[in-house]
This record gives sequence, C-alpha cells and structure tokens, in this order.
Amino acid sequence: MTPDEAIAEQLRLAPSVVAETPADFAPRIAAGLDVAYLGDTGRLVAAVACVDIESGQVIDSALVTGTTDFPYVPGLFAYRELPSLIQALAAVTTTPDVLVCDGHGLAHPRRFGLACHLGVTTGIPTIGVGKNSMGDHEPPARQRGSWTALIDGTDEVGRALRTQDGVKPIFVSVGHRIDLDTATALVLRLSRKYRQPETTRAADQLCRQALKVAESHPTEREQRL
DNA sequence: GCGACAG
DNA sequence: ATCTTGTCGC
Repeated sequence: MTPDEAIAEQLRLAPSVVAETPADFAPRIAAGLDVAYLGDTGRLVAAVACVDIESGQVIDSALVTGTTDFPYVPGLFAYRELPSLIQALAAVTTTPDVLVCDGHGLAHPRRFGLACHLGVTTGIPTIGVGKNSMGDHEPPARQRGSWTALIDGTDEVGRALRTQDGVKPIFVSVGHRIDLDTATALVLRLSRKYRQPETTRAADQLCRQALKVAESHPTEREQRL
C-alpha cells in the first residue's frame, strides 16, 4: 500500500470510530502495546503487556518479531506497526478490557491515529497516549491530575494530562469505544509512579529486552554477508 | 513555497 | 524510534 492509499483508507475508516463508553464498561485488565525498531533494517519487535488495573501488576505479556516495508510517515503509523501489534495481541492468552496504545487516537490530522485503527480493527475499547502532541494546548497546572484541552483547529481532540507533579504532560485521546473523560481517568489511574502509564512502561521494557536478544540473533541473510 | 511533523 | 555518560535531585 502507498501512503496515498493509506490516507484514503483512513478517511474511509474514520467515521467508524465510536467516542462513547459502553454502558457495561468496568475494566479489570488494561493492555499496553509498543514497538521497537532495530535501526533502519525494517526489523521490529512488538509487545503487549496485560496489567491488572487494580494492582498495577503485569499479569500476562507477549512478544512478536516482524518486519515493515512501510516508511515512517507522521500520521501513518498504523501502516508500520498495526500488523505486528495485532499479532502480539493474538499471542497473549488474556483478553484485555481496554487497550492503551503508544500513539494518538482522534488527536490526528484525519482523526484516525494508530489508537483508532487498533480499536476499530479489534473492537476493543482503546485509548491513545502520546508523549508529544501536534495540536495546541495550554500547559496544565503543576499538580498530578490536572489537564487542558488539546486543540486541533476548532476540535477538542484530546487532553494534555499531567500524570505526576511538575512532570511534562502526556497526551490522551480517544481511540475507540471510550469517551475522553473515561480515558483520561483511566490513564491517570494507570500512571501510578511515573510519567507514563504502567501499561506503556511494561510494553516498552519488553520491547527493549527483546531488542537485545534480536541483536545477538542475526538473520540468516545477515550471517552470509 | 517552506517548515514542522505521533513512533 | 535510535544514537548515548554522566549527572543533578528527591
């Protein structure tokens, strides 16, 4: 698929995002998803970490190695990462109640970031969490839990959320089947001690760990060179 | 036209 | 994302 085709697909899928929380939503397990890359080889590692929301402990996880041919294009992360993330999700034995993804949801130029794509594809309530924003926002108050609106044009596409006192905010947006208030509250709850939620931290750690293993495991073709 | 631009 | 040591602070 070309970038132009990907953009067309995003525009086609964007209307299927549901920004409302199911009536029976009472999440017990949140899954964090992340990807790490091996240089510019196109090889990557995708991780899913299932976290018990109440205790904050990792109860299950999965790792997958894969490759990508799609280039890095801001706004088109899904076409780089989604296939591997779906595989990692399939490899986990636990069924998460909500996904917390590395990257924005509705806080996206076409209102269809990675978190929306992941949510619409899986049907699971999904939240987008980014470390950087594209939209405008006022800095939230210094205290943990304070937030300001994240604006793109005239739309409120997400929130700049302060997860720890005096720490740089993270950016929360709706992925699918959740509302912004619920998403914000859950991300804050998952961010117990650090800037990022435990879900993201756990998935990130798994990826880095796996990267080291992969580096010591050259591909067959690389061995012949 | 030019720069900026989630991971 | 990734390349990278020490260092300032709670």
